[in-house]
Amino acid sequence: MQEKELRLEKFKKLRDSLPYRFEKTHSIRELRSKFEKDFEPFEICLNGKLKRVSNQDGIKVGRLEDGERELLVYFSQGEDPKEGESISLFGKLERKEGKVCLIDAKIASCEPRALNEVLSELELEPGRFFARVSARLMNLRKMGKAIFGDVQDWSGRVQVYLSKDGSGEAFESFSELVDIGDVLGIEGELFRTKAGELTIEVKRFEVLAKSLNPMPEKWHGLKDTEVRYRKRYLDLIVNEEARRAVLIKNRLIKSIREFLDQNGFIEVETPILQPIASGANARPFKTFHNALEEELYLRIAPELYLKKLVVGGLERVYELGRNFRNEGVDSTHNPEFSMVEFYAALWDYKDMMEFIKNLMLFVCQKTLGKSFIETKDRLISLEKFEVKTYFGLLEEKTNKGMDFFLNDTSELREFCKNSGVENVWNLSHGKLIDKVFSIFVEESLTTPTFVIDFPKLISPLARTHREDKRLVERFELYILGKEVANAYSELTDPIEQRERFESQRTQKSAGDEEAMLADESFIEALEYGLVPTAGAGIGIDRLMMVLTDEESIREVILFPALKSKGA
RNA sequence: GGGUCGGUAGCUCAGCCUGGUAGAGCAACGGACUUUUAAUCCGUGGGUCGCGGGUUCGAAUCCCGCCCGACCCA
Repeated sequence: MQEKELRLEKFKKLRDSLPYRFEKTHSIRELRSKFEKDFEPFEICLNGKLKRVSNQDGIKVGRLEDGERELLVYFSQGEDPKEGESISLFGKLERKEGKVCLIDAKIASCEPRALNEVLSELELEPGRFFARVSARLMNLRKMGKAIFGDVQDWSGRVQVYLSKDGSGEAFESFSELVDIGDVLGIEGELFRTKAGELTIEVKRFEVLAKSLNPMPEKWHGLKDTEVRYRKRYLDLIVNEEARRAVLIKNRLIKSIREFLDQNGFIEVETPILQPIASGANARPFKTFHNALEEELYLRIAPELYLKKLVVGGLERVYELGRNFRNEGVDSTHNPEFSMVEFYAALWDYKDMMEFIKNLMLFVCQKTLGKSFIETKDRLISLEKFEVKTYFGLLEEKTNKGMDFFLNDTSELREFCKNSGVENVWNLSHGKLIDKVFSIFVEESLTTPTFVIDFPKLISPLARTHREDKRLVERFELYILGKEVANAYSELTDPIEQRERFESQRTQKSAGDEEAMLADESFIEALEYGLVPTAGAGIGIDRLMMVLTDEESIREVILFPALKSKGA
């Protein structure tokens, strides 16, 4: 019989007795932290008898024993320990996956401390502490009249133990009905095994949920990216990294809200279904409202609505939520993505720059617990930001000045063509400049850099620069080559706004499908008077990628858009 | 849109070059085992080789088309 059928048989036996609720007393982390002391790793000399030496990926692993206690030892490269020997070991004592271990151990003649004494300070005696936990069975070691297993909840893992003598009826029903993958409600007593492992001796248990399918493999886990995205629940069960990303994103969103709230910003909600999708350069998703008999669009940005609210007197306002853009799916684009946009009346873009600096540092400290980002090969501090001008950077990389980019389209077009840009004849002036910037500049902006003073051509909602009418007061923040924030002094002049929309319309009719649509109701709002205001948008998924050093946006979105598979 | 790589047991993978009865480890099943922890030991079962076509006496393997995914390019 197939495994699935066998599990189904067990499920049928359990079906009528599956509980509707379970009273747990502790999460696994709470339980562990009660009896396992947190400590900074330290160097130490210990002696004892060496047992059960094995090879794990080229590293020798063994157990050091003194008659009372055992300690897991990871030997330093090149050490050749022999089983059964009495030896002194020098190494670093550290907690690894909850367990105290001696790592990087070398055989040495040193002044040893008593193993028992050292360990009993760090691993407290649970003294048959009573607990009820709910957790999924991840591993099972049946050995006749004793059963060991590992159970896991969101907070961690702990070992469970059943014996014929100690667990009574539970032992039989466990043997008969439980499979790896089942979620159990466990009632039992904590003790330590000979090896020192904190363990629940199961006295009673219930199957809270039966898994009819086996779990992914216990060493290699679930690797297939497609399956990880489609069945994220399995990814979360099996891969620590997936769980970590959930927690980081949670802290990220919370800390952004916290920082904005602290600074007097009011959180609001504006329409996601909009009659005109404007406020960004992108194509929208289209839908239809039956009762209104009207086509609606999913928002591409909340910008125009938020500025209407500033007109309405909300001096500091923000919205954190989903936006939708109808474009290709790749490692940096998901059709729905999270963004926070915030607006502060009376500020200009320089004020906003200061604010975002502080916000970034705050958010980094709150989500990662440190003020820098760690990538594979470097540390990026969020305490230091550079400021460079848009055209300064372009000149640095292309040796072409501002005039080259702003005056003559045909030379620029030629230049783009030679730089490998496709379809140059269909691109507007603004798009051409934008292309050059992304090809030549973006990737080089690894350390936090504010790129300031953008061309007006590609910024239809930003206020004209007070010193150069061809520019706008706008900046983007780049970290690790990724754009994480975009901000400007808002265009407040209704007449100029109408002109800017008009020039977007020209571009649209020239074939730019992403050109921004005019929104008359927005212009009308401006006509009632928008005070000087600075606004900013931060892409939350992009920022997540930066914080977690992920190259794919799908790793920071729980259910990324994938093409649906038939049946 | 273009290029490269991948899809074989529930999971991780080998087999494909050079066509000839579809393999391993884990998981599962049966047995031994009351402190194991990548448990161990003995034994057993398990496949729409992504889908469709073609070549061939014979296709997981070679050819064509399609689907899904990853990466790179634009």
